[in-house]
Amino acid sequence: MIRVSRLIRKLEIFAPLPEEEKRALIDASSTIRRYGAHEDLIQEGALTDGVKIILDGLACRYKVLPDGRRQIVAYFVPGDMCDLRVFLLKRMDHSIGTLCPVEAALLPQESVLELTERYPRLTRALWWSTLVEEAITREWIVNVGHRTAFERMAHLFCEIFTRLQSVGLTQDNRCDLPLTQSELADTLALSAVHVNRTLMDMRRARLVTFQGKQLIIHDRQALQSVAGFDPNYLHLDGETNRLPAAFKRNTA
Amino acid sequence: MIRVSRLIRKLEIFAPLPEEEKRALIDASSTIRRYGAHEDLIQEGALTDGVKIILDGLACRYKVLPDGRRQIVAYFVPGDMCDLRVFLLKRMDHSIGTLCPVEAALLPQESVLELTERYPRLTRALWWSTLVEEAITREWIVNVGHRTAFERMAHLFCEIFTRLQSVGLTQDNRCDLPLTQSELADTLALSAVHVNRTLMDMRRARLVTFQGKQLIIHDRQALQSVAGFDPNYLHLDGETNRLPAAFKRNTA
DNA sequence: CGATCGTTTGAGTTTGATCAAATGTGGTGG
DNA sequence: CCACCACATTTGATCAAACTCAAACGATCG
Repeated sequence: MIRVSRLIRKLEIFAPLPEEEKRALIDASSTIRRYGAHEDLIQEGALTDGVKIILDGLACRYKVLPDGRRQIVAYFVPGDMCDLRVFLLKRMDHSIGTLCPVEAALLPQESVLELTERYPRLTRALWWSTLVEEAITREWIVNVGHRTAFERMAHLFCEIFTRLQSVGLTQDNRCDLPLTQSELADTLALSAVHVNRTLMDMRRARLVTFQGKQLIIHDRQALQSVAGFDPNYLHLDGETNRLPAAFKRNTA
Repeated sequence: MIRVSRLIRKLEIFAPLPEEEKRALIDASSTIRRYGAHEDLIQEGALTDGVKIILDGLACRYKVLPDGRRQIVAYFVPGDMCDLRVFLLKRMDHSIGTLCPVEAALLPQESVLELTERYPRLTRALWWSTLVEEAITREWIVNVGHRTAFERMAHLFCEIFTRLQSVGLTQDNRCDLPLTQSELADTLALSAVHVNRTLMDMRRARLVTFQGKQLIIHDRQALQSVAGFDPNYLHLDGETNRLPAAFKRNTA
């Protein structure tokens, strides 16, 4: 299953996994499911039916406000798990939905429990991946709180491009990004109108073109610079050797 | 150590812990350390020297932007751990600092590793507590993104009061809250001036008085209502019985 | 008793929201 | 192939929330 290997590639950024554990993970996630665009994987208030690994397409976490406005609080790109954690929480405090047709591998709750019982190393890698997610969420607070519309959008584009690149889903300076302008608005806490104007500004500035579900970054250096983008928070540069030697050995 | 028991009380919201595990946690966290106001517990870029459990006082996670502005992205109240997770990440992508004098118990990295090796139930409780933290972070995105200054502040006050109440640190409708207006501004992504005006509005509206490091909530119902505050995301109502029976037994 | 820090007040500006309407665009069915 | 519909994008005009700058006032503390 080549596409589950995207998850594994990601987990191994943290630390190499033994063959056995990789195999176990692949075996456990053999059921594939397809979703349409704008379909919910899990709804607020619901119990989860297991963990899903995104193989293809784009999904998001979102919250809906009483007045109907929506805030997207995270994206899931291929190789991401959603939602590894809900099995510990009583009810979902938000929903997870697709943004385009999505293909996902299902990892039944029992399998997650078994895997995390048996393989502490794998568990730690999974835990690590949730920490990265959290770090991204924190950066989004900064983004929405302190950056202008222009910077904010630039920052989001930097993040998404970098994340897609790390799973091999970019070509040169472009990538598919199946979002509408109003979904961008729901992400950046802007109005759709303002997103439109800002996109045009970015085009005029020859930084970025976002059209036809394609994102083209004309000047990545400049884009990162106006965005104040520092990829550290994505933790994509490997964390190996963070654990003391004693802890690497045993753990069974 | 009565005050470490605040952490335990919190963890037992998730699921009761056997005496042995509680004892182990208490024993491991016997070293106490004191910090002054506005002192960093961990700085961005640093490696951690272990996990700290806040016993007394208030601390926060924060990020500093290139232009010097600061965004506080989380608060730690007594009974909270900071930072359980950093030992998995190479470097801190943010700092943790105190807001007033703080007393914290130190949990050395080796102890955390030992505890999590030996007690899967405890591990799950700790994991759960980090998930709650994450849920709070997501709600903050919504807060900063979609609510007006007035609602935003009301929401923050609801959250802090509820969290302090859950660890027994409120009296009736009031609690200590050692924050300045400009720290509130750094939290809510507002200017200090606007925070001031908004606080005065809230006083005039007879909802909340925040003066002299004390928060007094005059009308909690009304406050929650204007804030659109739904405490679900704090997961304070217990999650027991979320795990399948098979998983409750074993786990060794 | 200055000095420092926090709070309060005023005036003017900016960003981004809202409302409304026009223009594209892709898909469907006749 | 065209007419039509739904949906997304673009443009304009107006408005409100929150910011900035500047200054005064008030505490608290060595």
